[in-house]
Amino acid sequence: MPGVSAKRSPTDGICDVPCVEERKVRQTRKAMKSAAAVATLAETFKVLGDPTRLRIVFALSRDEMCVCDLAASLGVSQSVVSHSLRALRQMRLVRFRKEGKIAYYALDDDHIATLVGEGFRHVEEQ
Amino acid sequence: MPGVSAKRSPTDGICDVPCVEERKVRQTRKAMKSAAAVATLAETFKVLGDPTRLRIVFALSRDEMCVCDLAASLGVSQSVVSHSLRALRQMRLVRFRKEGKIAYYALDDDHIATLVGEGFRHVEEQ
DNA sequence: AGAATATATGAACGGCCGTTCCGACGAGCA
DNA sequence: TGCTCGTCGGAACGGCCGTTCATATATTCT
Repeated sequence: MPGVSAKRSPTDGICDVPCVEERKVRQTRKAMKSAAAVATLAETFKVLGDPTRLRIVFALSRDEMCVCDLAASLGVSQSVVSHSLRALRQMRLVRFRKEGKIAYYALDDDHIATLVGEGFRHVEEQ
Repeated sequence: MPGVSAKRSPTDGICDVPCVEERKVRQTRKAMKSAAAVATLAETFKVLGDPTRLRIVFALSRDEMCVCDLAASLGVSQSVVSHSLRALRQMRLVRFRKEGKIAYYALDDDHIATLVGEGFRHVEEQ
C-alpha cells in the first residue's frame, strides 16, 4: 500500500540508504528543484561567498562605480577587482558600461541587492 | 576644497590605486559593513554555494528530516550528508534534536528559507 | 606616433574544499 | 553483554579557487 511510512530495503530502487520515513523521501524528491536550477544558484552563492566579491557587490548596491574606485574603496589591487568582476559578470550579478577608458559597473538586477541585504540582516541579528 | 572629484596621487594615504571620484570612494568606505559581518556572510554564502548543501537546505525548508532520509532523498551517501550538515551547523544554518539514535535536522532560522527562496526566484526568472 | 592610463587576461602557485574510506561512539535490542 | 543501527569524526587525496605577477588591449593626451 503506497503512502505508508516503513523501513526500506537497500534494493528498492530509490537509493542504497535505508531510511525511516519513505513518504518524506518521496515528497522531498518530488519538490526538489531541477539540477540546473540548483547548480546555478549554488554557483551564484559560491561567487558571493568570497569577502572581496561580496564587498564589491555591497559597494555596487549603493551606486555604480569604476574599477579603480572599487579598488581604492576596498584597498585591493586593480587585478583582484578585475578578476572578481569577471566572476560576478559570468553569473550575471553585475553589468557594465564603458565610457572612454573607464568601465562603470553596476548590479545587474535588483534581486542581488535584496539577497545581500537580506543576508546582512541575518548575520547582524547575531 | 573638499567634496570635489579629483585625481588622487598614489600617496594620499587611502591606498595605492589612483581613482576618479574620491567622493564615492570615501562614501563607500564609510558605508562598508564591518570586516566581521562581511566575513560571516561570505562564509554563509560559501556554505550555500555547494549543490549538495543547497539541496539539503531546500529539503529542510519544507520539513525537518533525519540524516538517512536526507541521504535517501538526495541519493548521496550518509557520510556526505553528515559532513554537509556539520558545515551548515557551524554557520548556524541548521539545528537538530536527537530522538534515540535518530538526529532530526531543521533550519535554524526563517531567514535561511527566505534567502534560498529569494535565490531560486532569481535564477528561475532566466 | 609615442607615452600614459584604465582595464582585461593568462600562467602559476599555495591553499582550501568536497568526497571517500574507515573507524569511533552511543542507543536500542536480543 | 554482545550486536546492529544511525550518526559523527578524522585522514587522505584530487581538484578547484584566489591571489600575484606579468603582459595585452584600447583609449586618451601630447
